[in-house]
Amino acid sequence: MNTAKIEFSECGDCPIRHRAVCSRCETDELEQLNKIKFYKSSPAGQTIAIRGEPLQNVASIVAGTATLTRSIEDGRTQMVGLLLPSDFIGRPGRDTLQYDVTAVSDVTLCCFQRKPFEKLLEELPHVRERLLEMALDELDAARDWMLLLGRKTARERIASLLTLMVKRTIRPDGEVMGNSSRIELPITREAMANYLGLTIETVSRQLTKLKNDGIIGIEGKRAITIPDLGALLAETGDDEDGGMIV
Amino acid sequence: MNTAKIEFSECGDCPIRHRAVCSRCETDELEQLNKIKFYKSSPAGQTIAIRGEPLQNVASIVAGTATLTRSIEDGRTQMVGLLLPSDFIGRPGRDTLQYDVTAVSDVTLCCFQRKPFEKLLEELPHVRERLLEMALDELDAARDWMLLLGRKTARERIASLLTLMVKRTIRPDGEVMGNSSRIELPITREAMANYLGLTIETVSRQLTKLKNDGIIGIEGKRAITIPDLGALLAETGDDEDGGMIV
DNA sequence: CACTTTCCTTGACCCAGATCAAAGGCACGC
DNA sequence: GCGTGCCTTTGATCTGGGTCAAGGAAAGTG
Repeated sequence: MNTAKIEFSECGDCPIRHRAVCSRCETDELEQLNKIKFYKSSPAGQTIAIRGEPLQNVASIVAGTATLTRSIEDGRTQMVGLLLPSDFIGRPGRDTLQYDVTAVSDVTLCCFQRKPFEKLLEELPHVRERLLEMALDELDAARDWMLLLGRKTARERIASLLTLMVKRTIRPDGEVMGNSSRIELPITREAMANYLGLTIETVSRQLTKLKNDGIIGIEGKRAITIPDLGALLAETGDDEDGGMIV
Repeated sequence: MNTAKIEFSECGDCPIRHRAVCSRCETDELEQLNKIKFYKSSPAGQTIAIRGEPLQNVASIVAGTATLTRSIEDGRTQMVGLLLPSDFIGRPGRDTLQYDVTAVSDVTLCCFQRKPFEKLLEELPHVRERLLEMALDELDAARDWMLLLGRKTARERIASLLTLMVKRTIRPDGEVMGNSSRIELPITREAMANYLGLTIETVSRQLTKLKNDGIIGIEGKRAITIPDLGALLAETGDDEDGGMIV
């Protein structure tokens, strides 16, 4: 499981070149970023940043999955964001993060020292622009999740999460063929529970129920097959039926 | 109840001059915005924008309170944001909103036509900068709320909301004196329930319990007194005890 | 190969908060 | 003063999902 192996070093070859903060950059801006970037890896399970602690670097996720979590002393934990390749860690103008960042799978980061990056930012309008766009997208996603956490049933939450996973086709090995698909869950039941505001027992039970109802198939611990995406969508509680039914 | 009355028209006199998107603007940038701005009022209860419908204008809230809500067809509704004076409605680069915006009290808006605003934005670095900062702040707030919705008990949710209200001192008539304070709730029980992911019955019951426990006092339907802010804070479930205890 | 360890599933039971139902203010118009 | 509505409170009951507890399966380890 060495997805975090770096097989490139030039921005031109970068797998997130067209989606990350640098996506709008022309060659000259890219060159400026390139000068101060450096790669860093974190093995699965490792803490990348701790809430409240001064943050030396900001970074884009190049490969792997990380989570943003917020928790209370008594152990209750809520995941507040799922970071996938191209997502950005850190915010300009503030030296601490409000959440803990943890690598779920092996993660490769494209890092910039925070101070130089902030300084450079003033000369890179396209990065600022993209940063705003990404922040607003994350805001929309966070708000969608608020509806899920506040109002959806356990079954709807699970269905929503699976739908999200399919949409993002979270791992390159998740294939979509016609109306059915297969996804590899990049996270444990515990992470799912923390994301959905449930317990792992409830997650497990609801997955089993969905399986018994023929909505999904379960292969081993991490793989899910979805014979009929429409049927899964109907379980999410969402009304949009948004155009993803191929 | 005519808080929405406009008694000014010059940016210099504007009550949100130093907090809204325009806060960083110097006189010349301000002048450019001033040329295309116009005021608009919405009476309490009125819908300001509907999810998915093309948005003509973007706007800053000058006075009053509005809510952002997301809902499912069967009636379940989740508030995903509370808009107070200086908050911004709309996002550059997209012509629809993902949520419904509703005036809770009478609201005064400082509007800009979307297209001209977006165009002007390119020449106003300070507005872009402030917009990013505000978006990131909202993102932090949304994520805090996710922890509340996913993991907090009803009592903790109520205490958290009241704490938030005190912090924002939502109405100018909310006074903070020493360690105690009094707030006027700008929203109905139903809105509170929608914000907290609860039912109005639970909201009502928990308020009564907090009153019986001496944590708060209830004056009529909309006013709450808090004899000891520390005691209320202790009920929120948060551990930060952040420096607001004067 | 037995022996952990980690993750997941399943069962039995319980409780916080939802639901259903009724009634108590309070403000309004007539 | 007397409805008529709206918002809120309170009570009784129900239930979805939490909690507690016991295995099971897969992978690593010595």
